[in-house]
Order: sequence, then C-alpha cells, then structure tokens
Amino acid sequence: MAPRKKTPAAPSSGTPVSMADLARELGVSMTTISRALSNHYSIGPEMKAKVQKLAKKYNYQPNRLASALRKGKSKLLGIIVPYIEGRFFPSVVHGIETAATKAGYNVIICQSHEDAAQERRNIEALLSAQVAGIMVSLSRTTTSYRHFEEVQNRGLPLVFFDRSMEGEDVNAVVLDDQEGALIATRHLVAQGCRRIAHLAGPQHLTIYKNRYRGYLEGLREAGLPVDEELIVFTDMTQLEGAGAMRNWLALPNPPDAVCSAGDYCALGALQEARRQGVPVPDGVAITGFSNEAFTVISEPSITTIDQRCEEMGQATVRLLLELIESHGTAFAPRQIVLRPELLMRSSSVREAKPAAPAGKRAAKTAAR
Amino acid sequence: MAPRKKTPAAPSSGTPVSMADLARELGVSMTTISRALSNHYSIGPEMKAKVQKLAKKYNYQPNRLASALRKGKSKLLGIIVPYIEGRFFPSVVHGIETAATKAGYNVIICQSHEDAAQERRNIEALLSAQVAGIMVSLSRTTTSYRHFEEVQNRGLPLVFFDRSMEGEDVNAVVLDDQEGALIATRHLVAQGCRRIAHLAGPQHLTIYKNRYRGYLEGLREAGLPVDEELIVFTDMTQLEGAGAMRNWLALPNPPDAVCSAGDYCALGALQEARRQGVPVPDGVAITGFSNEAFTVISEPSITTIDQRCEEMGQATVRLLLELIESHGTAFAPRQIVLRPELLMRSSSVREAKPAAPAGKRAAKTAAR
DNA sequence: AATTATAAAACAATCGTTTGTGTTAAACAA
DNA sequence: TTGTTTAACACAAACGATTGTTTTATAATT
Repeated sequence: MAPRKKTPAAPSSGTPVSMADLARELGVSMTTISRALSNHYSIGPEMKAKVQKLAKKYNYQPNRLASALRKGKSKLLGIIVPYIEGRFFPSVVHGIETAATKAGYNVIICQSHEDAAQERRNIEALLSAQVAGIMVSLSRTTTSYRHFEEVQNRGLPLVFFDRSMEGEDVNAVVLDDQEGALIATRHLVAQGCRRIAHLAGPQHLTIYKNRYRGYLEGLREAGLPVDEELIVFTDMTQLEGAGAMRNWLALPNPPDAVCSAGDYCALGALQEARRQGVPVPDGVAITGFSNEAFTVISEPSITTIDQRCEEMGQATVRLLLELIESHGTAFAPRQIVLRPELLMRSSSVREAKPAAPAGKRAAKTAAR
Repeated sequence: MAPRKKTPAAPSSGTPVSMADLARELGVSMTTISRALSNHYSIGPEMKAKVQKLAKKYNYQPNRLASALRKGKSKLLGIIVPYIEGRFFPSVVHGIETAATKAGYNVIICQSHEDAAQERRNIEALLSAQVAGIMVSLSRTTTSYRHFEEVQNRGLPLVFFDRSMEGEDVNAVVLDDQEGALIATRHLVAQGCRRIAHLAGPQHLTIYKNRYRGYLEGLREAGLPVDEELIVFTDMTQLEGAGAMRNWLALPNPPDAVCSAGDYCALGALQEARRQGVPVPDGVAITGFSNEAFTVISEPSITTIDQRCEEMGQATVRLLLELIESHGTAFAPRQIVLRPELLMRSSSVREAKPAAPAGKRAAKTAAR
C-alpha cells in the first residue's frame, strides 16, 4: 500500500484529489464540499464560490465509482451489438455515443459476435458494471431470452434497437422494414417494371421477414402476380446475389427488376447482370437495402433504402433515458418505428428525368 | 429509499444479491465469501465449494463498482476516437473490444468529433469513471497536450494508436505510413510508370507527412525526378481527387500514375480519369490508401494499402494491458510499428500476369 | 429576555468489496 | 504438559461520495 500523503495534494501529484482533500484544505466537512459542488440549498453562496474555485484550481474530478455506488445509479450505459463493422452498426453507435455524451452518460460497448452465449456474458458484465441501462441489438443466434428477463427483474431499463425481441412488452426502436421494401417495390413499379424478383434474407430474422412482406404488399398493391420462381432465399451475400441473378437470367422469362433485402446481395446481382451484358437499369432494375457506403460508389450507383442509423441511435438513447429518469414510475413499453427513406440512384431510375422527382436526398450519383 | 429486505433475496427479486446476502444465508462472514470466491488460500475447500454453489444458485454478480473503488483499479478501459465511421475506426474498435473482453475488461467508447475541446472533456469523463487505462487516436484539431499530461501524472497508462503524439516518450501503435506509400510507389514503378503523381494529405498530420515521405523515397529509389507539378496537397476528399486529376490531364505531359494518400481521393481521381476517357490502369495507374470497403467494389477495383485495423486494435490493447499489469514498474515508453500491406487490384496492375506475383492476399478482384 | 425561526454546516451511516490483523481451535513437537 | 505452528475464519477499517439527521450560530419575533 502506498502511504497516503497527509499534506494536501499538489495539482500534479500521483493520486487524484478527493473531496477529503478539498475539505481539509478549507477546514470544512466533506458534506459541505459535496453539497457545495452539487449546489445544495443549505450551503451559503460565498462558501459555494470558495469550494468551486478550489475544485477548479486542483482540477478536482469526482470519483464516479464512489458516487454511483452510493447513489445506486451510475452514469454508464451499456450497448450490445453483434459486431462493429459495415455501415449500419457503427453509425448507430455513433448516434448513441453522441446522444449519450450530450446527456452526461458514457457508453460501454460490447460485441456479441452473433453468439448468444457471448451476448449473455455481455449482459452479465454490464450488470456487474452497474450500468444505468442497456441497449441491445440481438445476435442472430439468440433464441432464449432469459438473460434479458434478469435485466428486467432488476428493474434495469432495457431498449432493443433494430434487431428486437418480438412482442408488445418490450421497449424497442426499429425501422419499418416492411415499409422500406414496399417503397422500393413501388418505385420499381413506377419505373415500369412488371416482373419484379426478390432477394430475401433468412426468414427467422424479423427484419428480413418484414422486408419480404413489404415486397409482397408492393406486388399486391400493383396487382402483380407472385411468381415463386422470382423469390430466392439467401444469406444476403454478394455471391448468392450473383448466383440468383445467373439463374434468373437463364429463365425463359427473366425478371425486369430485382428488389433485394440487402445491399451486398444487390451488388452481386448487379455485377452478374453486367457480366452477362444485361444493362442496368434498362435490362433489369435493381434496388438494395441498407445504404451501405459502396452503393453510392458502384457503377451504376445502387438505389437503396436508408435505415436512419443516426436517428435510430438517438431515439434509442432518448427512450432509454426516459425509462431511467422515470425511475419506478412503471412505463408502458413502447415501440418506436422509424420510417425508412428511398434513395433513388442509377441502378433503378430508368429514363433520364428532367429533374430529381423525389425528396432532397435523391441521387447525387452516376459519374459516367 | 426502497426498504431493504432482511430475508435472503430470491433469485428474481428486484435488488441484486450481494455478498452480505450470501454471508447471511451461510452464517459466515463476508470476508469468507469474498475470499472463497477469489480462491484465497485461507478458506477451506469445502467452504469454498459451498460458497460457490450458493453464488451460482443466486446468480451472484459482484458489484464491480464497489470492487474497483476498494481496490483502486477498475476493469474498464477508455477509448477515444475522432468518430465511429468509415472503415478504419470501427475496425480498430472491433479489434480493441474483442481483445479487451478476452482479457476481462470492458471498454468505454468516446468520440472527439475531431474537436480538441471535446477530446479534453472525454479525457475528464474517463478519469472520472476511473478507467484502468486509456487509448486515444488524436483529433485533428488537437494542438495542446496538457490533458494527456494529467493522465500521465496520475500514473494512468496511456496508449496512442494511429494518430499519435510525436516523440519517443509516448506509448503508441502506429502504421508505418511511409513504408505503405513506399511499397505503393514501388509497385507503380514495377508496373512501368515513370511519371508518378501524389495526392498528399494535410501535412500537419503525421500520417500524411509520412505517406508523402514514402512517396518521395520511392521516387528516389527508382531514380525518378521529383516534379512539383505532380504533387497536390488536399484534404483527401473525393472531390479534390477529381479536381487534381482534371488539372493533371490538362498538362502537356500528364502523369502515368497516381499514388494517393487516401482512398476517397483516389476514387475521385479514378472517376475523373474515366470520365475523360483515360483508361485505368493503362492510361493512368492509381493506388489508394486505407483499404476502404469500396475499393474492392469500384470498377476497376482500387489497389490500396491495408492498415491492419484489427491488428492495431489488438496491439493497442496488448500494450495497454502490459502497462496496467506492470503497475509501478516504470516501463520505457514503446512505439509499435505495424507493417502495411499492399493489396494489388485492377486500378494499377497493368498487364495480365500469368499468376498473382505477390502475397496470398493479392487481388481477388476485377469483375469485368 | 426568552422563544422561535432560519441559515449554514457538521455528524455519522451507508453503498458493496477488499484486506491487514486478530482470534480460535486443532495438530504437532518438545 | 507446555509451547508453537498451522488452518480456517471473523473483525473492522478502509475506498470516496452522498444524505437524513442533528448541531450551532445568527436573526427575527413575541
């Protein structure tokens, strides 16, 4: 044990300044220091000034551990994502961190690596760290939800984002995936496409199921028949997209459009079409989903659905903080649904229109 | 204040189980519980077994706040990045989180948003949270380093990564940027290029300065003259890359290659060249820097330098943990330099070579 | 002058773990 | 038997901040 100095700590001594140091220096009690710093009414104005000046002089930083321990509430939020890569999760984390910092919280980040067991360990670590609330985007392999029940039992606020548990009794912020696929399909219909194919994702994941639904809804809305030949279930890889496109192009009556539930898959399809000499969008129009960075780079640039990553992060934090601050006052769980945005780009816009027809954020694109 | 139960907590009561609960249940002291769980020698084997069984039964999670407060060392690491976006930082964070978790630490993530003042506040928040160590990639606008000195004064381990302070007295993990630009230039020379241009970045940033140096070294090595017309200083945007290329192509004697210090800038140059009908790589060969995701997507795919993001994250954590665990035993500050890797792709490889000449990770590329 | 408010600050317990120092009892050696 | 070692555990004081409950002055009121 390093012997604790009895003399007041100099501004740059090894050990950080504590309230006790300030109290000793001013000859008052720690209570006074604590209350002066938190602007308690029972401390006189001149004493407050003295304390705050001294705190600044020594660059006093409160020990948040001690504070959290005593108060039973920390200024830490936990976030669990499957991984920190690609476009989506980093952007959401970006939004979360920004919003949390603004509210005086810090964020502990964990990756589940798409592994339910790791997710469970993450939860335990966060509980152990006494976070004030947890934000989760579920791992693909999560089937049991017991670890989340324990979070609930402790009364700890829990908000899912993007990949949520089903049901009305959870707090969640999600994208309206069905709407996203619907507006993509509508857009293709508006471009004159009549045989619209769908690259679907794993159907045990809600997001892909909903995108599939949106596609079907779009067909129904336009009075188009559902052709099972034109629906392929994939894991959303570039390779599978190319494979599906190859098969479709070999059909006697190939599709004139592809609505993909993911950008990578759309890219694969696009590349395969061009490899086979089929022009995009005039031979086959293509839409993706997620607004991955490359969609604006590829040639032609890919029409896609923006997932409002930043807004999702912000909304998640907002909801979580509401739950935290309304401590006890049992809130009815809420689901916030964000509206996706269609980004029209070259891969699907068929004739050169005089001016950008849709929203401000339409195609920047197509260096050609 | 919720009245604390006196009876032992059921597994799913609101309040988490504490050591006191376990101690009461077994009729022993908290000391015994603590030492049994940490496998202290002075506790008998059968008592240890009993305690551990009960802890498991109640799913006891130690309060890390209390533990850290008492021990003066938390299991939290802090990380400050300019932002969580693009390819590089998310990947490094990915590597860091993975390595930290493996070692039993959790990571608090902060963004400086390229703002020195925010960076300073981040540091204070991390100090306040009593992290065991801090990892930083400097904001672009940081000119004063006083906030880092305070970290040092507290004896808190500090490791820079990628964007580091200059000097021998800091711990840092960086990429050998000079080497990166050098091998890119060498590669262009090997492709037969003789008038190699350089898209340089802001020279007050070490990384760009070093890339510039590497380019110059490459020219010297090949006995090529330095032509100032062929060197343009930019902020590394796509737009500026295009502009520079436009100017170069208007030259009486335009370059036959461009070595860019960044991928976005290289992309801009590439697109401008193609817009003007100059073939890539045969008219002008192009290399980028950073291995952004789009470099493999663009047509042609872009030769670039991989920055070993994951390895950088791992190395950063490794170094930080060494510093933490060697507590006190003053370590000589160390700089770890990672070797960049050239990823040869279509934008620079001039004639179809019979087999990939270089390393295993060479071009996958070129759907054409 | 005695009483009662009010303001300003001190006391002391507490959050949940950890750990240096006892304490007890059994085991062993002399 | 007495003294000494060892094993196994308990006591109690930290860590640094917070907060309900006094206490002590000072001012205001009767």
